[in-house]
Amino acid sequence: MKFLIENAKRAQTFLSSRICITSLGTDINNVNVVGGADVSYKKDWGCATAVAYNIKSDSILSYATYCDKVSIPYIPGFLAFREAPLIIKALNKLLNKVHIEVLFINGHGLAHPRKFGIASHIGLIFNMPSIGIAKNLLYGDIVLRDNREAIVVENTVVGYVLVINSHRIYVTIGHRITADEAASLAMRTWKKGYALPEPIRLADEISRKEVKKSAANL
DNA sequence: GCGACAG
DNA sequence: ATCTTGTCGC
Repeated sequence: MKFLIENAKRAQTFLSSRICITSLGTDINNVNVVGGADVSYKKDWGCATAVAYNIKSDSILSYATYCDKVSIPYIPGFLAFREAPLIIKALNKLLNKVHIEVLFINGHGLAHPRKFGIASHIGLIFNMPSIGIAKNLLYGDIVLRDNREAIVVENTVVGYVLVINSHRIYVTIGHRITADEAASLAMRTWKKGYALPEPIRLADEISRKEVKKSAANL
């Protein structure tokens, strides 16, 4: 089936109504395992990596990868249609081994033209709490609130801009979590000196090595 | 038409 | 995202 922008837009608009901006339920301080997912490429060959990171022991519990040829190009606002197929496969392999309490996705959640970025997309598919972690803003306004830079979409705070020295990241609600919880978890797993929180940084690092390994098969 | 534009 | 070695800056 061919990828059509108009169909993708309708799907996103419809699915965004299923997103929950509810509290994680458990106290942020009791979260132990956070997942992280990212994709790296070589031309049209992509490798997705899903990692399970233990906050308390500051170590990777497990990880899984999945590589395949991608046919849909990167189009701002439709990243999920390109990357989700790979992430879903890698995530299923990971979940077959370990349990994760919340998932970080490289990209946005509700800071999206139709409030359905890849973090919301993946979170909804797995019915799991998810958070979008991005290095650049795609959509939304930055507003100062209580001395913090909030990301606002349709008069709703969907996330926050987090800063550590020269690094800036955009953290937004994916699914089943609040903006404050998302920001707290991202900050809690973000080590000084790195551009991204550990779960995402590790997924990025592993997928980059993986794409080089599988590059020999091309 | 012009500018913006996750990875 | 990716192409890419050494090099300038915090």
